[in-house]
Amino acid sequence: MRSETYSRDRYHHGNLPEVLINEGSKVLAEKGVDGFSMREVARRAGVAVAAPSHHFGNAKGLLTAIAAQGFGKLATSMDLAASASRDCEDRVVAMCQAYRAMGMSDPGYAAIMFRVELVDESDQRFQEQSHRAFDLFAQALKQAASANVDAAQINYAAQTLWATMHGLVDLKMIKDQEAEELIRFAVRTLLAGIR
Amino acid sequence: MRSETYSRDRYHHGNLPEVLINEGSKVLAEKGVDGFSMREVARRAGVAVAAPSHHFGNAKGLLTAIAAQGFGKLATSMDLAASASRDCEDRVVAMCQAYRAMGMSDPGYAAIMFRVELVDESDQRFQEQSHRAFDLFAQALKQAASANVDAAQINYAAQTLWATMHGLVDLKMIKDQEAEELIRFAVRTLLAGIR
DNA sequence: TTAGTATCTGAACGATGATCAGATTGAGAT
DNA sequence: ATCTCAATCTGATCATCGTTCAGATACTAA
Repeated sequence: MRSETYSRDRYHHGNLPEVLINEGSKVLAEKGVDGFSMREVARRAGVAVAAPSHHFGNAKGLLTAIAAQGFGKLATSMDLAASASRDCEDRVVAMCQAYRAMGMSDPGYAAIMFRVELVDESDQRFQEQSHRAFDLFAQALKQAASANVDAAQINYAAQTLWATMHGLVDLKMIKDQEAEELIRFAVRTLLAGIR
Repeated sequence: MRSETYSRDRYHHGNLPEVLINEGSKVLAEKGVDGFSMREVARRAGVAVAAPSHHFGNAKGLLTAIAAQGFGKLATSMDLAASASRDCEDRVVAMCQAYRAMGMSDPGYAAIMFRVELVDESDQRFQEQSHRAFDLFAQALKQAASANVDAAQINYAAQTLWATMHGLVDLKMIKDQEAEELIRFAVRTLLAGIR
């Protein structure tokens, strides 16, 4: 039994980037953003401290990769949640729940996904994944809105609700027992308001 | 001309805590949260590296003090903005504008006020000031809502709109040219939805 | 004036992110 | 099968960071 999380007999790791992202998200989940360090991630992956730099450039690069994968997970999760219901409003609510669930079940990803100052927002993969998640969200809202609501309003509504969910999760304003109620309130109120 | 920002001939600084908070917010404004360091703040204040610890315990303590003062500024700013108008909806919008303006004009404070993991939320002064700001906000929303809307709905609405503003600012979703429009959309939609 | 307390210094300690020359390995060309 | 080259990883180094602690300094109250 080696002390490293990942032991290996070969000089080359094989799939180091993937392992670094996974271990990085674990560190984030356990110690939070301020407890995160490249050295800790390297230790857990069983490689030298300088190894991660060759794949991600610097700490921000690794954090950005983690955040990008997080948005990918979020998009997939929202897609799945929405497909469980046929009612348009319910699907938007389900997506919001998926958004919130991300913060609960995957705290490692949630801890970094929206920390604007810690990720490289110009990173292509990051933009792809984050836009994918938001676009799914906006699309569902469009379907839930009345047909006579114009596109500009729909766009504003999508931005507003996305921001609302981010705020509720980021500020930890959603208590478990009233999560369903508060989220549905936000969705229903918005839809009623643009009707 | 000394190199320190604050030169002094006395051994005791006089009002070090206040200066540390001011210089700290400047560092945050210039270099962001990840560029912030206790040593840099101490350098600018012209004191030894260890001096800040005597007043704020550790880095989190100083950041918490900065955040608390930031919420105090926000509350004052919101109060001022709201008093400029007599229309209830306009006052809520004005408060939201003040919230946003905080992120533009005082980036040093805004950078830390909502970074939950970096401040000590149990700090008494922090709680006082942040609650003061939110309560002002909730009160204004209550006055803007119809009289027959029950208290629970008002409470939900206040939380929702507060979260929305936080999300819009934190995610930098408010473009300058459409700030007024987007904020008014969020306020009006919410008020219309709970009517 | 004196004693006591609050404030500040200066020098440590361990840990971190980043860098760079050099070692090791895998993959394609011959 | 061998060679060559690029990709990958190591190990050491550097400046910087937060925190701690004994001791120096200065304010305050008796």
